[in-house]
Amino acid sequence: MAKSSNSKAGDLFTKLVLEVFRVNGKLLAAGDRLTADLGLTSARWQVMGAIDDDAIPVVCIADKMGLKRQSVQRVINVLADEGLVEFRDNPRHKRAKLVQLTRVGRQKLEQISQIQSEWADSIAQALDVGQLSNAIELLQQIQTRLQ
Amino acid sequence: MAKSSNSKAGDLFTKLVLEVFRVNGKLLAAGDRLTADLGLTSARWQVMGAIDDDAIPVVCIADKMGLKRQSVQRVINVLADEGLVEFRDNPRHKRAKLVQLTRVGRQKLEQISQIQSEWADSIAQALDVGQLSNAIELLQQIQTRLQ
DNA sequence: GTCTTATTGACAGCATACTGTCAATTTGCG
DNA sequence: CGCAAATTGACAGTATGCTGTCAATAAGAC
Repeated sequence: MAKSSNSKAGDLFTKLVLEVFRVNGKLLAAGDRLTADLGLTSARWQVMGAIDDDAIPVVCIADKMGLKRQSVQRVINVLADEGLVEFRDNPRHKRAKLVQLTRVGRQKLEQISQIQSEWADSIAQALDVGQLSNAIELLQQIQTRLQ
Repeated sequence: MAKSSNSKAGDLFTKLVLEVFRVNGKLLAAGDRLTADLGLTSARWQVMGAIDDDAIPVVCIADKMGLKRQSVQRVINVLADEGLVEFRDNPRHKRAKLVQLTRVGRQKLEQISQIQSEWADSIAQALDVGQLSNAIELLQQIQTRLQ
C-alpha cells in the first residue's frame, strides 16, 4: 500500500480500491438507516428490489446481485418468515421454487423505493452526470477484469 | 430500484451504488486469493498496510480505513497472536498501546506489497488514468455527502 | 431406460463488520 | 484539585457473505 513501485494507473487503481471499500461501508450504513423504520436492512430490500415484479429462482437473484446463492437463500428465507416474499411452484423444477413478493412485500418495496429514490436524488443532486456515468463504466470494466 | 421516478443523476447514482456493492465483493475475493499462500486475508494485510512504518493507536487505523475501532481491534489482536504486529507503550496513554509491525510483519507486508502492486498494475493497465482519477474523486465526494 | 453430472435447498462453520455495554483511564472544565 | 465527559480495550450479540458438504431433483449422454 505504501510507497509502491506501481505504474501511475496501478497506483490510482489501488487508491480506488481503498475508496471502494470505504464507500461500501458507508453506503451500507446509510442504506440501513434509510429504512430502519420499516424494519428492513439494506441486504433485505436489495434482494426484494432484485425480485421486483418477477417470480424467479434464488439463483437468478444471486446472479443479478453478484452474490452466492447460499447468501441470498438465507435472506430469502428470513423474508419468507416475515411474509414479504413467498414461494411458488416451479413447473420446471420440483425443488427450485420460484420466489415472488407478497402483497405486503410489494407495498413495502414501494415505500422503500420512494424513500430510496428521494435519497438518491438528494445525494446525486450535487454530482456530475458525466462523472457518474464514467465511474459506473469503470467499475464494470474492473469487474470484467476480475475474472 | 425498479422504474424509479428519479432524476437522471439520482438514477445513475443508484446504479453506481449497486456497482460499488458488486465490485466490493469481487475485490475482496480477489484480494484474498492474491495472498492466500501467505496466509493472510484482505482485511488483515489492509490493516498492516495502514500501520506501515508507524506506531499508531488502533483508533487511528480505524479512522484511516473508515472502520469502527472494535473491528480493527479484533484484527489487530489476531495479528498480534500471529506475531505480525506488536504493542508498544504509549507515553500518553496507559491503556491505549501503540501498534507497530514486527520484523516478520514488515517482511510479510513487503512481500504482499510486491504482489499487490503487480496485480494492481496488471488490472489497471487497460484502464484510463483520467477515468480512474475521476472515479476516485467522485467516491470521495459521495463519502463527504454521506455525513 | 439408465447412469453420470449439474443444480438446488439445507446446514455447518468461518471471517468480517456492526452495535451496545462495561470498566479503566485520560482529558478538561470549573 | 476534583469530578464529569470522552476515550479505550474487552466482551457479547447480530447481520452479511463466503466456503464446503449432503441429499434430492433434473438434465444430458449413451
